[in-house]
Amino acid sequence: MLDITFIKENPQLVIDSMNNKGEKNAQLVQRLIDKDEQWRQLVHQIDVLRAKSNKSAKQIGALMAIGNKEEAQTIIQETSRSKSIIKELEKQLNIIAEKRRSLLLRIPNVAHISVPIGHSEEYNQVYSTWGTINTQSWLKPHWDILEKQGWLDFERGVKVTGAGFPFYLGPLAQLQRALIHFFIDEANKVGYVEMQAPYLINEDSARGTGQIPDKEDMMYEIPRDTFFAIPTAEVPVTNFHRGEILFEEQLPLQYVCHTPCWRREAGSYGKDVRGLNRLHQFEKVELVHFVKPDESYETLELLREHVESLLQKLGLAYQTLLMCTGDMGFTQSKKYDLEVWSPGQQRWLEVSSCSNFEAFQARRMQLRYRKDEKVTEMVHTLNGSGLALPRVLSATIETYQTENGLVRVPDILKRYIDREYL
RNA sequence: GGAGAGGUGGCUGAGUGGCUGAAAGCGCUCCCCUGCUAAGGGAGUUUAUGUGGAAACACGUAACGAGGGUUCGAAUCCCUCCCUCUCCGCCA
Repeated sequence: MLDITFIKENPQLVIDSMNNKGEKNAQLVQRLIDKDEQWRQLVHQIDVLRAKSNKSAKQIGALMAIGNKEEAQTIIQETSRSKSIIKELEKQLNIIAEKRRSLLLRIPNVAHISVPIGHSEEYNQVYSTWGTINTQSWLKPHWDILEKQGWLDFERGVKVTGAGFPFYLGPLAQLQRALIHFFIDEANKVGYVEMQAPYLINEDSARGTGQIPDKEDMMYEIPRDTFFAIPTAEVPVTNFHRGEILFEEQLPLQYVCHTPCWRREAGSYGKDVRGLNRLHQFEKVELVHFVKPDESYETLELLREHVESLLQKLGLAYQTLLMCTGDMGFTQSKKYDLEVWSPGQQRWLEVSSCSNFEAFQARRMQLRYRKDEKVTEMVHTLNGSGLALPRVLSATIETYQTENGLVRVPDILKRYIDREYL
């Protein structure tokens, strides 16, 4: 959610930004401004009436106290009339306030000046690449290796739950656990606070990070208790501070949190869903920052560098993309995607996206810090995956496979898996 | 899940229909006094939002777990829900 005052002062900037993001409803801006004007007028009208009736109520109290019942009665009669007017206006106000808010929620975040403008992925810029892109033809996709070894069981997953809920077995399960451990250890080293969070969230939290309204279809729902299964740790971790006013000295705050993630992923198919490419349940280590506004872009670079360092230490080739306006989503002001090279599939796989939301999330969930005695200000939030496990697993398996069908243990993981081969 | 007791400002804690956006204490900020330290005195100290103002600020409105209701008037009465504590049940 953007600041209404900012929108009113910079309507054209917001409209341009919407166009750049490929949002077609740029006329929303004017509708919002109009609705806000209506809302303001009505609020004022009601406030004046309420002030009047508050005054009368006080008078009545005073008259009753001295026993002057007749005069009190007269005033009561007068007030009851304006009371019904207030009730009527309040009804209108509710409707208008709701409209205003829903319009406001439909305005996307403004892209940062450094973000390339463009409508589709070909405008994304390759920010950096690292490692050797292995294109040898004998390299197998991970599903061949895993199937042969019996380390990944989709069929029983279907039996027990459904498609997209595989079982990980033996060395693969061990590798995943090692990677999670490694990611958290690395985050701890650079000052992230380790956190374990709820896997179910309530509606207020889903609203806080913007899963509802609109994107509830991505989440699994537990209707009896009105919970949702988290689609990412971003939701509980960011909502951790929802509605708070933080002290300036508390900032910056940074958390690392490993959770499973559940996504309904309706409508996906084909090569995208082979093997570990896309699942309904997967593990992820998430990094979340709460910072002062003037630090958020610097923090975004630190976050990106940290996530890149994970891939480097694992020896996985990757590229970092600076996402263009049209490819970066509603809530972000700047976003990097990290894609790891999958030698067996000969393609890039997204394993992380690191985003700055500026105050967009914070404003929606009223997360502020005290700037000085009088002034509070919205904090800036950022997050990035560090990292999403399934595709890192497949890239690791494919990168470290040998020609005789074995998989070597990456050196960095030998402190968790003390042997040469999986 | 059952029974009981509760949910008030940064904290403790008053407040059962009007003079309470909220006593008192603690904490914190600023000022005064005091040759260190200690002690003392004074002022200030929730949030959101509207109007006016360049601003400082002024004046309103709303909020005492959340949402409804009764009333001219609700922290206070009624209803629903949420949460906390104690006991029981169940359980890792």
